[in-house]
Amino acid sequence: MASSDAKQALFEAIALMGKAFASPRRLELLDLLAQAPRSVEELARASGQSTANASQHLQALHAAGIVTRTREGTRVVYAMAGEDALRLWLALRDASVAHLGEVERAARDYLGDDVETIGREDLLERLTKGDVVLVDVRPEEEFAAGHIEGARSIPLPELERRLAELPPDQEIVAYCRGPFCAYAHEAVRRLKDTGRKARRLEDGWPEWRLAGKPIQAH
Amino acid sequence: MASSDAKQALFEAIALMGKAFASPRRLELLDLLAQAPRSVEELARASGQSTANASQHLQALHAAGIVTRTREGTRVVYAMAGEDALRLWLALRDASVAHLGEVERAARDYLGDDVETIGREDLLERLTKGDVVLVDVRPEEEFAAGHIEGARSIPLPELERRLAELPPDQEIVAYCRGPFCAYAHEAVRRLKDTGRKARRLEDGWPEWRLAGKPIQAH
DNA sequence: CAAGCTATCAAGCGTTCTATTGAATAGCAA
DNA sequence: TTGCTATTCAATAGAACGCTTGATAGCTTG
Repeated sequence: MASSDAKQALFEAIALMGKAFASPRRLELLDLLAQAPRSVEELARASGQSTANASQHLQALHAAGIVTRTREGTRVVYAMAGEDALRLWLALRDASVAHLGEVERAARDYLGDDVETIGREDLLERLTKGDVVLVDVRPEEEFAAGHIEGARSIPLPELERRLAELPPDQEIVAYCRGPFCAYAHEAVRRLKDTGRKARRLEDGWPEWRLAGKPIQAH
Repeated sequence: MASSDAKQALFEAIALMGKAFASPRRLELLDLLAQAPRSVEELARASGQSTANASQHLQALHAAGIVTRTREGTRVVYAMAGEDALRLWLALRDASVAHLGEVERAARDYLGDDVETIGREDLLERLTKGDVVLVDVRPEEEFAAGHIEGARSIPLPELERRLAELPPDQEIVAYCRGPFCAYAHEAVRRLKDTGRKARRLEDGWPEWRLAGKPIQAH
């Protein structure tokens, strides 16, 4: 029957998008792109895979319409295709956390002991009052591509060296890529070791941006 | 490095959920479950695949936490796991429509000429005013499992035979499983052939329910 | 236009996924 | 118990996928 063929085609087309989310390596690339656009080589290096392999995965993501590609001189820069794509990735991630115990177990193994958090609304309120210091502990390029308004950039590896920049008597809030990024956890632990009051934002930059909170772009 | 192993595990766990959405056959089952819970055999028949095959796919969906299973005597009834799962499925479907031209092409082939639509808000308003007749053209079991408040059930194959039930001078709105379900399109075309004023709801039952509009459940 | 990067292509190989088949199991009814 | 039905399990063959390797194409710079 012709109509059933057409219906099949419809589901096949939708499955193309599902397949895009079906490989861990691809998801890792996507997670990086949720922070900032990057070239193939940067992505390959950051995710520890070969350039050719990363290129293949990126093409798969591109074919599914999840990422865009732009030639910039000799490099090709990939980026999230838009808010829809970002929203979908976060929804998938959150759903898998909610439904699959393994995700939480893997996360706990990875993140270590949990640290105190602060929600988006609370943080925003305290930022406007000015009684909290907000630190972006992601790599500098990601900060440069966009960050929470009022944050200062101190990549995690530089934290100890630049402790003097942080007022010792004010509370510090650290944030990074998202709830499963270890940077903020680690930053808070180290800050507490120096006797400061510190918490981490409960999620990260992409969630903040999607929530429509004040940002500093580009 | 241990931390990178743990991070891999995290992405692998999330990819489990992605894989669940990576097969057309599975998506077809999911689409049916978005309307109403069903037994393995019913699902297999409705989607035109063997029972064993459907069972395998349903187990995969269950392992990903997208559907629930309940034993009912000799049968096993599967159902959507919750609003989260439904929301994720609809989000994936809509994203693939937005990003992949093929989906739209496949849809057009399947649905035929487009017919006039009415939005959720408009329909609700006119329903309360009482100047429109709402018809659910899905199979009867799906209507029985839940439907829009105030709708009457006339499955598409019975439409001609039961035309007398519909007032000839009032506008008729037909709805079915969703924007890619052909029933409502076809119903509107047939109603117009009889000289009536008819439109279709722009999407379907699951979208209505998720939007929190008035429903009649079970 | 040649050299040097970056990214993609093409082929190959091992692994995983899918659908089919036939056998096994669980609940129900006589 | 013995059938009967609905579902799952197990084994298998074929297709699709994922990663690697080496070659190719595009762009920039000297």
